[in-house]
Amino acid sequence: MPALPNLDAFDCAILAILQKDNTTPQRTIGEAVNLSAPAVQRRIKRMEERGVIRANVALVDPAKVGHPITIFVEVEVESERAELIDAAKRGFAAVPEVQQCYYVTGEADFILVVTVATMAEYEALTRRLFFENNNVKRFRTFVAMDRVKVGLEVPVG
Amino acid sequence: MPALPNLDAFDCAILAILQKDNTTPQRTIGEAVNLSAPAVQRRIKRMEERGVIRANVALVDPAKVGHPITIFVEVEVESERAELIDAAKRGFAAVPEVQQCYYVTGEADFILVVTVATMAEYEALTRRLFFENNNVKRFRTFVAMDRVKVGLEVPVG
DNA sequence: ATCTGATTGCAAGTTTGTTTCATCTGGATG
DNA sequence: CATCCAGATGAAACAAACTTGCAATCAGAT
Repeated sequence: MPALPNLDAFDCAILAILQKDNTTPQRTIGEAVNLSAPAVQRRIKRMEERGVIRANVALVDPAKVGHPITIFVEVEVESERAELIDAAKRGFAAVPEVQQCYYVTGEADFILVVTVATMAEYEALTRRLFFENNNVKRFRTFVAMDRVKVGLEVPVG
Repeated sequence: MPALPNLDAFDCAILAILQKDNTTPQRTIGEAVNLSAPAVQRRIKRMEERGVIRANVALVDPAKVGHPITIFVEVEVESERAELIDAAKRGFAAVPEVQQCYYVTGEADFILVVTVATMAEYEALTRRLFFENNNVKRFRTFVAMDRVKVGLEVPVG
């Protein structure tokens, strides 16, 4: 559905900046890309309307708010009936500790990224999400020892 | 190093808002949490200084900027010598298409999240990152069919 | 050549962010 | 028990940023 809202070099340059720091004043962005502040503002607004910019958010360090553990989970399901897959999607997405959930091809069906305070909390989560779910055949856990690179930045330009 | 910078209920409430939308005016946040705008502003500043807030960024839709494909990669290395692991971390982190990279325990050593425009581009990436790297024993690819939930939000409070 | 639509920069107007300052609170001290 | 002190707060003034209106510009189509 979303044909590429053709972005020119200005838009890309603006996006590159906003993906690093969206508190950068429009005047500063303007100087960086050779455009006036209002021009920058209108382009940003347009990209927000078109959904190019999905959200503006603060990134929080999980460890600093009591969630020092990041875990990857590969989930394999019993049945891939659309009905059941959709239910699984909704179920996973509804859990706050699940910060990312992807439906994937390959040797697994879902990949989750989970943040928890303790392994006990994770253990409790697995019980709720996997063991009590009849459609989950098995799951594999990967505990992150080092968050080498964490972000949602997309290369542009 | 960073003991928990003890955050009170105000801080948590503010964080919850900023993680959803950091363009929310401080006055509005103040009304939501029953605090004046300057109080909110000081708390935000303090959390930024303490690293609780790691960054303020715009989230862009990868598909809208020509990166419709998201891929997970499990990488297994030959040797876990610290020297080689660090080199691998630096190597992966330096690639713009690698938006996330974690060093993990379990049946793999690294998990990468990659965004690309085409499978051809991914194929080229695998050549550069894996086949030409002697320390990569093997890797497994999972292509995302549905980005069910994507974010870096951490539950607070 | 002219028209049209889109984009721009400037300047004015408005909202938001920031600083100042006096006050208040809770805890430690004499 | 009074005092002091450190930290946090709200009201108001202030500064900075965002937003809008408008005339000028440019490219492509007629």
